[in-house]
Amino acid sequence: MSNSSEPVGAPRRRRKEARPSELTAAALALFVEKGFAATRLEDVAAHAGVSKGTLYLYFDSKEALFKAVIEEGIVARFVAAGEQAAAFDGTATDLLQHLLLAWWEQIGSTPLAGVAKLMISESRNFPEVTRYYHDKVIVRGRALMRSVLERGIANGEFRAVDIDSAIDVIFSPLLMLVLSRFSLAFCSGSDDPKSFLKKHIDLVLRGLSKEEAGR
Amino acid sequence: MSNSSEPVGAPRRRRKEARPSELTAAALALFVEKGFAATRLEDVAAHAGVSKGTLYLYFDSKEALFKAVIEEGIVARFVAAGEQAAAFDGTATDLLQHLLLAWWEQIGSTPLAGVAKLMISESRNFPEVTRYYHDKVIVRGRALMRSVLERGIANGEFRAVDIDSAIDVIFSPLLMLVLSRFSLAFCSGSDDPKSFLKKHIDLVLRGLSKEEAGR
Amino acid sequence: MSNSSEPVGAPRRRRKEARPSELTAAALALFVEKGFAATRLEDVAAHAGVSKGTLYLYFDSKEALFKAVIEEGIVARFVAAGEQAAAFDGTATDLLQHLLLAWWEQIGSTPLAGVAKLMISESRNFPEVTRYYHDKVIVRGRALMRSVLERGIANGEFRAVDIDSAIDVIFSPLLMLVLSRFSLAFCSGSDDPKSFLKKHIDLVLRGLSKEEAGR
Amino acid sequence: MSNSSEPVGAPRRRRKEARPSELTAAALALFVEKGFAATRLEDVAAHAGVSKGTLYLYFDSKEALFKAVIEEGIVARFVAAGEQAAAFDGTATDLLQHLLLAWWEQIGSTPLAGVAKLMISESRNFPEVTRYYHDKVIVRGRALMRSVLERGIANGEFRAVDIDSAIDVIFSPLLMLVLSRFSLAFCSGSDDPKSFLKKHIDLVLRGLSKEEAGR
DNA sequence: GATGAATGAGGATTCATTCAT
DNA sequence: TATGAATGAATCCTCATTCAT
Repeated sequence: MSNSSEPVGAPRRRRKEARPSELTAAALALFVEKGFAATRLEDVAAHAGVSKGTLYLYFDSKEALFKAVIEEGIVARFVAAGEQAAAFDGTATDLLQHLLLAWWEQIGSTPLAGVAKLMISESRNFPEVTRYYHDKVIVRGRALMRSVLERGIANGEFRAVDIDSAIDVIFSPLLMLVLSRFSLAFCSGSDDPKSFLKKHIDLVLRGLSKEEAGR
Repeated sequence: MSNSSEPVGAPRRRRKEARPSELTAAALALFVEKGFAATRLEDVAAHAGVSKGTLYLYFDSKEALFKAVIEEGIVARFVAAGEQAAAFDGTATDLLQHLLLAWWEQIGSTPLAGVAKLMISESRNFPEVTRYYHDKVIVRGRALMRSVLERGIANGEFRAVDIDSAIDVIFSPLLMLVLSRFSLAFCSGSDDPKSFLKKHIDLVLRGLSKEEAGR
Repeated sequence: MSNSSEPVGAPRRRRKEARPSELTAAALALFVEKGFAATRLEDVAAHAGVSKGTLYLYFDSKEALFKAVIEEGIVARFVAAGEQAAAFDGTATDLLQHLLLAWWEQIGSTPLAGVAKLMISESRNFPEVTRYYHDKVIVRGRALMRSVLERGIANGEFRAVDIDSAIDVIFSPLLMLVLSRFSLAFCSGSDDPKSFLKKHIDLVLRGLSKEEAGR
Repeated sequence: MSNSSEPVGAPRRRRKEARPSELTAAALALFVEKGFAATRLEDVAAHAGVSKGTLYLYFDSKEALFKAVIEEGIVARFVAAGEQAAAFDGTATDLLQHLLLAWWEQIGSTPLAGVAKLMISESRNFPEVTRYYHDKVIVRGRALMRSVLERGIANGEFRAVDIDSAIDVIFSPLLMLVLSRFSLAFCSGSDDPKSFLKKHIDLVLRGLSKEEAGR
């Protein structure tokens, strides 16, 4: 789980720059696995190869660590996705396909997808972080998808569907995939997530497509 | 945490009949709100209007209470739903519509829907309960829906769709609704769940329908 | 140190009424001995013959325990002293003598005298408690002594001395006695506190007396 | 806490000459303010403008720092006072007055007075340091005052009072002043310590004086 | 059955101390 | 010499669980 690109016997000292993300990565894994309350900081520390006290050099409290876990990487990644979409030259169809696949590559298939499950589990315990996540991830994610759909509708690629419903339909299987990975398998896609995703994309695009409406 | 020495479905050792469902109801509310680990039994007892010690007259441990919360009402309700479906006289279309609305009335809109969120949050901590939930709820629910779809396809109401994909498409918005109620609002349906649900039923039925394929 | 008026093998349960003062007594002894920060609550509990957790049934935190230690008995005792003084029939000379001896019997020679040393040590760490102690003990104590001196001056027993200075002179050896008992022996009275106190009373009364001023 | 393996007065093992008194000064301020146990070495270091580790270049442990704080300046200053007294030419009256004022100027009004409050608070935790302080400060201080009183009695300036009692009477208000500065104000002298002190000196000298016994 | 006082193992947090740089 | 990142023992506090009443 810990991607150790460093030599095994390397000294553990003097890591001040790299430490926080090592710690949040370890914390994410355990928070997703056990939940916030059931995760012991000692285990987080052990997971990251440091001692208990070291955590407190970087985070004031368990709760601060939780916040950092959520913030870590989320914003940056969404900014990147937004820029990609804005600069995209191809069709809306291609863009939609690209975005969902990119989400899978960069988030859905990585430990970062655990953030979604973590937020589902802990949202009630951290209202402030929940608002942050809602504003930075959900609202932005929906806005990004909205712009794609609007572009597609405007240039005649897509039918004039109800956009919010379409976003729901597009996003809900992604959530199902995440939950399959970190929780229960509600859906049938847990065996082969990638093909499940491609089938989903296919379905969505066919449903949106203006051509061959009769299928 | 999940050292479960006895099988979930095994007969409880004592006082099964007397076990007040007020206790499991209170526990469900708090487990869903705060998570299993972060819920204090003292709060559960207070919520149910009894003393801390009384809980132990009915449940051997916090974990046993958790299991009881999951079992409570779930099995009975699914049995009822299965019987209803088996005895249903009308069209598959009507049955599908009926089942989803019944789910909303009897589960989705009630505190019982919290069980789903609870299972999502705690599945990793209670593998055995998760298996139980998977077998009793997910597998049965999918089987029930499968029989409806197969019946509809057989009698020519529905197109010959891929059934597992159809079940995913049908169930995922239900999950979204639950998460909207007890966690984050990922979807746009949190404002008016019932109309969201009806719109969803409408969409599904139209998508399944053999007639007016060209829409 | 623990005045055990109960049978040794007596069950430790069901003591809810008596517990708090047992706990504050144990806490006082240790706080005075080691200071607030250096005292472990586990030791306090052991001193009182209970477990660590029991402390938290009666006091919310270590700091709450500290406050309770200071409040415990202080107010009641000062009220009693004030009433005694108000109802006193004899001369101011007798009353002054009586008050100082009563202080010694009821406070100075008992563990309660430790409260003064504790306040000296911890005043800076607990400004709020310090204000309370100042208002309830120091101000009231000085007011009580002031009334005695004023009475003595009014009826011609005492010379018209500067009252605040007289109070300082009267009280400072009491403080020295306390410090001798619980801290350093700055004064020569640590060997025989009672005779030290009597010599002091004698000195004070002779200094205040209007008669035989030339001595 | 007070496991002191080496005698206090023993020669420090290293760097005695280089040991910056800024460190002991900072430590004194914080020890007096918060107490020994509640003072963090990190704060001491920050107060002195050095890093935490630097403290350990000069002091082997927190306890060693405590000892150094007590030793620092105390001995030297008392030696000086003793020499001044021995070489003093004037009357005992003048000498007594001079000594008390000198104490105020060089100790009582400076941060060094905090040492007394610190010893009061921590004496029980550091028996060995307490003995050192007792021998070096209290015993010497009383001896110095004793010699002054004896000189005054011998040459007819003072009445033949009980010397130990007189020393108590002379020193106790000094203690009150210190406690007023660093702890609670038990006495009335906290507003204007210097005039309080002068009034005290006046009182003492008048009480000792052989002349005008009738006042 | 019901209560709630008591327990003590467990975990978050602090901070004196070390040591590589 | 000086630093400050790292450590882990120590301690406050919580809470599941027990049991005398």
